[in-house]
Amino acid sequence: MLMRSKNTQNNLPRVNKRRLLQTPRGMKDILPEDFLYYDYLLQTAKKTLEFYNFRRCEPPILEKADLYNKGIGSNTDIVEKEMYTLKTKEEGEFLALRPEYTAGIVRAYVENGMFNWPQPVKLYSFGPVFRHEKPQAGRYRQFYQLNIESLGDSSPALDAEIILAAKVFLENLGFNHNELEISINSIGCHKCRPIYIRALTKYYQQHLKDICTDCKKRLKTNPLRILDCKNAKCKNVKEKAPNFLDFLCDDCRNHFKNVLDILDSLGISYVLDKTLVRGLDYYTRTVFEIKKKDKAGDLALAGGGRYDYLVKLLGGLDRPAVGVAFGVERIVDELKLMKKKLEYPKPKVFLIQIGDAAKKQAFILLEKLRKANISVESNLEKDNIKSQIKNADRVGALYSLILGQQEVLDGMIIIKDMVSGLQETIPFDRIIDELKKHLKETI
RNA sequence: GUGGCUAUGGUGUAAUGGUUAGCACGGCAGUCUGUGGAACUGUCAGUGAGGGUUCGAAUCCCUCUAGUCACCCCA
Repeated sequence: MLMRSKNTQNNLPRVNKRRLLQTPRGMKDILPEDFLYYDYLLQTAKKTLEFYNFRRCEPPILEKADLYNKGIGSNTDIVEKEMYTLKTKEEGEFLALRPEYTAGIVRAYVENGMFNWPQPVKLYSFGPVFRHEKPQAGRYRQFYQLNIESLGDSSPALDAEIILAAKVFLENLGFNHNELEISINSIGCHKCRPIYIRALTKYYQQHLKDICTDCKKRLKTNPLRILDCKNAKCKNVKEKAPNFLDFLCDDCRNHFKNVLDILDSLGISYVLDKTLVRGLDYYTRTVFEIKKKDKAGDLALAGGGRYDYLVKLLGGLDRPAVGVAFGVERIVDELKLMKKKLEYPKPKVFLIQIGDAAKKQAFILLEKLRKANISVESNLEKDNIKSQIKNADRVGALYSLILGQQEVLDGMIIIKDMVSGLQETIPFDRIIDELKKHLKETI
């Protein structure tokens, strides 16, 4: 006899099973209920962005690791610490799970000769990206991004268009325009940025004793990032730090001014944020974030900017570009908090069968109904009427069809109104007409 | 990567270091081979994993795992 006690030596399989039946850290299942939100987001993106003439383009999840090393910058955290790289069976081949979309999109732009298409090339993407970070709420190692890019043109109009499209998309999802805040800044170009960084570094070196250890580190590795330090200790120093806007070259200043002018004329409000810099090396000129304002602290829903050197850096022609990425999980969480109700469609009709003869007919009838575009569900594995009718109730069917021994013999079928409980017996071959009639009445 | 907090069936929870880990929801089945939302009965399923202290551990200690919060970073 088998002992149920935990003390039997037979507990090895149980242990292995536990380990096996667990997602890797930071990974999660998207359950049917959650997928409604992902789907809603993608549908809304499709509707909004295609109306603005963006076209969907999906690069592969795996790319050569060097694409990101070069594109994002090999000394960024994303590449240095967070990228999933893997060696394949091919000698010397290193691939990476994409940590973001832009590098892959730029590769696709060059590889497919999109620089010969009418410029700009406007693309959007939706899918999972991977970063090996310590997970937190709304922050996973596999997470989804919605990505929008406009490649091949340096006009400030395109910066503005990306920001506009991003904002309209969020509003179409259900965000209220006055709870969204756009912060914007310019981080210059190859000409003016080095000058600014020199000024910034010099300034901070004079205040070394007043800044946190992280900032001391940043001063060496990535001075720009010093500006978004949240440590209270650095607050004073930071406030008096030189402002990038005073160091922009004429071209960059004009470009930035133009972007802001267009936003103004569109009536899009924004906040100039001189501390806004971004963590990826490829950004130039305009950088921005779209946040949801919250008493407890703002939540960045999207971030983006211009990257005028990336195409060339990766070996293409000298083509400027601008783009934005949305954090899908964060948006999904917000939609849930906003009590946005989403549901799968319910079957209108439930077919109940009792007995072998009825079961045989039931298969045929189900497909007949579906071909007539009537959504129908059934429990062909069950035999008694009670549990089937219970199920009909649970799935929310408006009508049940009851097909038993007697009905099969008589060539009849019972149609039951699940709300009123009323039922009538009708000839079997009139089902579709009768159902359509009834369903029409309920709509 | 650094630090804090947490961990009991699928879900929500109970158990001064001391019986067989209790309850609710849920799933399945039955009461009930011809009628649902109810009731009752049965049943499924748990101390995250490993080690230690102890006569005895869900409870105390250590390690790991996972979650969560802050930092780092970022969407």
